[in-house]
Amino acid sequence: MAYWLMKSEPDVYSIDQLKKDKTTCWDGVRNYQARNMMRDDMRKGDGVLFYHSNCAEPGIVGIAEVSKEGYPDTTIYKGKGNPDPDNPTWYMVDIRYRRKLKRTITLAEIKAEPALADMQLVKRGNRLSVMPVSAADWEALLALE
DNA sequence: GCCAACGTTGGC
DNA sequence: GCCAACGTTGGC
Repeated sequence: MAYWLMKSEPDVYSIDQLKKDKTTCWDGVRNYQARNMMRDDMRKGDGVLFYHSNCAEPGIVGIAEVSKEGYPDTTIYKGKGNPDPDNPTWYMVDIRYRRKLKRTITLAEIKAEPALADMQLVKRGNRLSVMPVSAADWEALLALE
C-alpha cells in the first residue's frame, strides 16, 4: 500500500465534482515523471490525497483511492502526445472518491508543521501534479484534520 | 550535447 | 497579474 498526492485546480476539476462522479480518469498529464509514476508505481487501492491548487486556499481537501492502474491516455490534448495505441506516450489512472476532509488542510498549515517538512509538496519548486507521500506523512496529515 | 528561448505551473 | 522555478524545444 502506497500513498500519493494529486493536484487539481478546483476550477477545472474539484473534490465536489469527484464526489458527484464517484470515479474519474486522471487524464491530460503531460509530464514524464508523473507519467512514470502512474504507469509503473500506482497500485489499485493506494491512498490519494486530493489537493486543490491555483485557488484562494490551496490545500488538501479530500481522500480518494486508485481504482484502476496505469493505462494509455488516449485523449488528444492540444495536438500533443501521440494517439498511436500500440506505442502510447502518456498514461493515466482512475481514482475513486473516498471522502472529503472535515476541513481543508491548507498549504500554509502543512508548511508550518515540522513533521511534514520532508513532504515533496513543500519542497521548493515542486510542480509535479502527482507525487508520492510517505506513510508517516499520510498519518501526520490526517492527524491535522 | 550545450544552452537560450519559451511555455507552464502555482503561490502570493 | 507578477514572478520564480523548472521542463521542453530547437538551433548550433
